[in-house]
Amino acid sequence: MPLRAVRPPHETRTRILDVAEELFMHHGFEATSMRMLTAAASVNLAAVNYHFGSKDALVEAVFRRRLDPMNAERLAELDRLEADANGKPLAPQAIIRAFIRTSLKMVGDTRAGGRTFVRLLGRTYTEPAKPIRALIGQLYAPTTERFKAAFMRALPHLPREELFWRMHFMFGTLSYTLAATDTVQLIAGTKPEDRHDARALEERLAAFLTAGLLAARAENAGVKKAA
Amino acid sequence: MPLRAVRPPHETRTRILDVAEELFMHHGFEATSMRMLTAAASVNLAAVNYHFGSKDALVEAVFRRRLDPMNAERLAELDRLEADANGKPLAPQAIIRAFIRTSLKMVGDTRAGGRTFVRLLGRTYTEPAKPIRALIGQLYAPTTERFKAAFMRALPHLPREELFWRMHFMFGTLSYTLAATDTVQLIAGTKPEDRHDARALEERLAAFLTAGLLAARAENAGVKKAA
DNA sequence: ATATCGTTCAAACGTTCGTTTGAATCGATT
DNA sequence: AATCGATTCAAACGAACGTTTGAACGATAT
Repeated sequence: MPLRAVRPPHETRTRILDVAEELFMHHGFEATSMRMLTAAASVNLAAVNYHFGSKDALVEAVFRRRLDPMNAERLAELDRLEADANGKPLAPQAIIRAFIRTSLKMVGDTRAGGRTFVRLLGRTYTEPAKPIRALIGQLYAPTTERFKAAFMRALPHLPREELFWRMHFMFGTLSYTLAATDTVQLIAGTKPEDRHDARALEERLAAFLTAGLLAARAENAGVKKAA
Repeated sequence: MPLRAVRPPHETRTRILDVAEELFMHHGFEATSMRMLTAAASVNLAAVNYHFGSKDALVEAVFRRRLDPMNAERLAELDRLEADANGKPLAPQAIIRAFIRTSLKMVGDTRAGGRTFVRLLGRTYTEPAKPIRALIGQLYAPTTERFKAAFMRALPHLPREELFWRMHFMFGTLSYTLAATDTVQLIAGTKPEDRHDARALEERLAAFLTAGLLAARAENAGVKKAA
C-alpha cells in the first residue's frame, strides 16, 4: 500500500511554485509541460489545476509571489534614502543602488530560489507572451514611477526624454545581466565564481550605470567618422 | 480548377523564412505552430519539412540568413576603422558605434524585415532553448573576439576582467533595447516616433555606452550609504 | 462511529502538435 | 510526346498537450 506523506499546510502549493519557477527558468513557459512539472514536484497531475485553476494562473502566481515583496523592498529603501536626505535630492548612484540591490541580492541567494526567479524575471521582460508582460508591467508601474520621480529631482537639468531613455537602458542592462549571467557566455573570460558575487556585481553595475546615466549628451567630438 | 501560382525559384523557401521571422518574433518559437506558419505563408503544411527538414532546422535557417551578413558588416566596419587608424588604437566610442550601428540600422528598416529579425535576435539571447543559443554564440564568436581585441588595444589600462564585464553590460543594453523597444513600456514617456529613429537611437546609445565603458571603477565617494 | 471538507489520485477527455506518406502536378530535358 | 526530378498537395500518423472527472483518502468535528 502506498504511503501518503504527511505534509504541512500548503506544502503542495509551495512545492509546485518552487518547481515551476525552476522549470520555467530552464525551459520557458511553453516548453514546461504540466506532466514534467507535476512529476518533478512529486504531486499529482491534477494538483496544479486544483490549486491554481490553470497553467496560466500558475505562471501569474509564480510572479506575484516574488514580485510584490521585491518592489516593496525597493520602495522601502528609497523611502529610507529620502528620509535621510531631508528633502534634498539624492545622489544618482544612491538611487541606482537602491533599485538594483534588491535584484542582485537575490542573485546570490541560491537557497531560497531567489536567483532562479530573478533570472526568470530578467528574461520575461523581452518575452512575447502578452498577458505575462502586461502583469509584470502592472506590478512594476508604481515602483518605476517613484524612481523616475527621484531621478528627475536628482537630475533637474537632464531633459526628461533623455532621462527616460537612460532609465530604459539601465533597466535593460540590469535585466539582461540577471537573465544571462551564466547562460550566455558570448564574452568569455569572467571567472565563474565571480558571477554570483552580489556585492562585486553591484559595484560593477553601479559604476557602469552611473556613468551612463550621467553621460554628456552625444556629440561626435573625437570620434573618427566611419563612411 | 485551382490556379497554381507561378513562382520564381526559392519563392516558397524565402516566404517561409520571412513569415517565420515575423511569427517567431511575435509569438516565440514554441508558440508558433507549423500550421499557423504555413497558413500565413500560403504554403502547404508539408513545405517546411520538405525544404528545411524540421521546425528546428527552420529556426536555425532563420538566424543564419541574417546573422552572417550582419557580423560580416560589423567586421568590415571595424576593418575600415583600423585601416584608417594606421596601427593606432581606436577611440572607444568609434568601436562601440561600429558594433551597434549594424543592429540599429536594421531597426529602421521596416521594409526588408530586418527590424523584426533584430528584435527576435535581441530576445533570443536570454532564451532558454539551448541549441539556438549555442548556434548564436557560435555565429557570434569570431565577431566578439575581434571587438574584444580592439577594446583591449583602445583601453590598455582597463583590467581585462573589468572590460569583459563592461562588454557584457554593453551587449545587454543593446540587445534589450533591440528586443524591448516597443514591447515593454515600463518607463513611459518616450515618443513612439522616436523609438525607431536609428540615427537618434545610435546617438543616445553611443553616449550611454561610452560613458559606461569608460567609467571610473566604483568607489563609494559621495554616495550616502543605506543601511 | 459518522459525516464533512479539503485534498489527492488514476484515468480519460478532446485538441493540437510536428512529422510522414503517396499521389498529383509542375517545368525542363530528351 | 514521353520522361524525369523537383515541388506541392490532401490526408493521416502517433505522441503530447492542458484540462476534467469521479472516486478514494485523511484529518477534523459532531
